[in-house]
Amino acid sequence: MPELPEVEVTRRGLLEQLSGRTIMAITWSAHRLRTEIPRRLLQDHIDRQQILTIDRRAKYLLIRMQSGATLVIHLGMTGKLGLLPEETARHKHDHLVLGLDNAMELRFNDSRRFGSIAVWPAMQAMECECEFSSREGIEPFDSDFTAEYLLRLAKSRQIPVKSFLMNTRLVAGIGNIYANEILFAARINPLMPASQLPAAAWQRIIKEGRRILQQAINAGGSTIADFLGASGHPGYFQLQFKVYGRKDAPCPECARPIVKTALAGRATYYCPICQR
DNA sequence: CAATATACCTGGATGC
DNA sequence: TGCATCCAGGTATATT
Repeated sequence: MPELPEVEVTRRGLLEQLSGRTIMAITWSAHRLRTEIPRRLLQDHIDRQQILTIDRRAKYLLIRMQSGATLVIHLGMTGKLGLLPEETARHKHDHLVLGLDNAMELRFNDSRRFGSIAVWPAMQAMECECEFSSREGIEPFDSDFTAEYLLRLAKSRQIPVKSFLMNTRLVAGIGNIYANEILFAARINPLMPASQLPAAAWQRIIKEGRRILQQAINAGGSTIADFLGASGHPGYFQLQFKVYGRKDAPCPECARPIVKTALAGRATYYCPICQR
């Protein structure tokens, strides 16, 4: 599902296609997403505006308008963005459609409606951005993402290290799949209390985490052309997972069976031999 | 404040 | 074949 790499690849694909385009019309569905669709704000601050650039923070896409307004999109669990010719038939669960000045449409499709759409008007750009960013954890590719930083953050927390990595207020962009994969690569048991990890373990999390996320971004980059999908259903690329979804399958390192357990209600996969 | 539980949703897989 | 049940996971909010 869309975690940091998928969102980043989406950003790059959209940036290439949308930079300089003007939004000519906006339509939406009658449903609410995780939050109500801000119809009035879309009309007042996004319609008829030119797209300048697109940024990413955590799993959010920040579509920057020439006017200084920002359109914020989160894909949730099942959200997909498609760039399609305007004559293409709409799909069920298309919740936001932005008509562009080149006869194409950007469509946000989200069957489970866990996604969200927000608008930051130019007038409140600063406060909206600050408030938003302060709620999100550190970016894994940020130079401040260091063992010292994580050690300090984890010092008082008894939560399992996997829950720590998935807590969006602590670390940005890592969801269930990559949390499982990163901890396997770092040879750390996902149940280990965060406060007990030594600096060397955090160092491995940083190194392997960046490597895996970057590898996934690269994998997505190679399929970027069809990522936005002529069908409107791009389907997320995925790495060959080493533990995720591989209950009872042999560990790639030691060949002993991968264990599946529930941690905070989330499917958790690990090798009890290799990860301690 | 920290940690856990739950709500929000649909579709696909599984069980009877 | 139909119907019920479970599971998937991101995030906000409520509860302990």
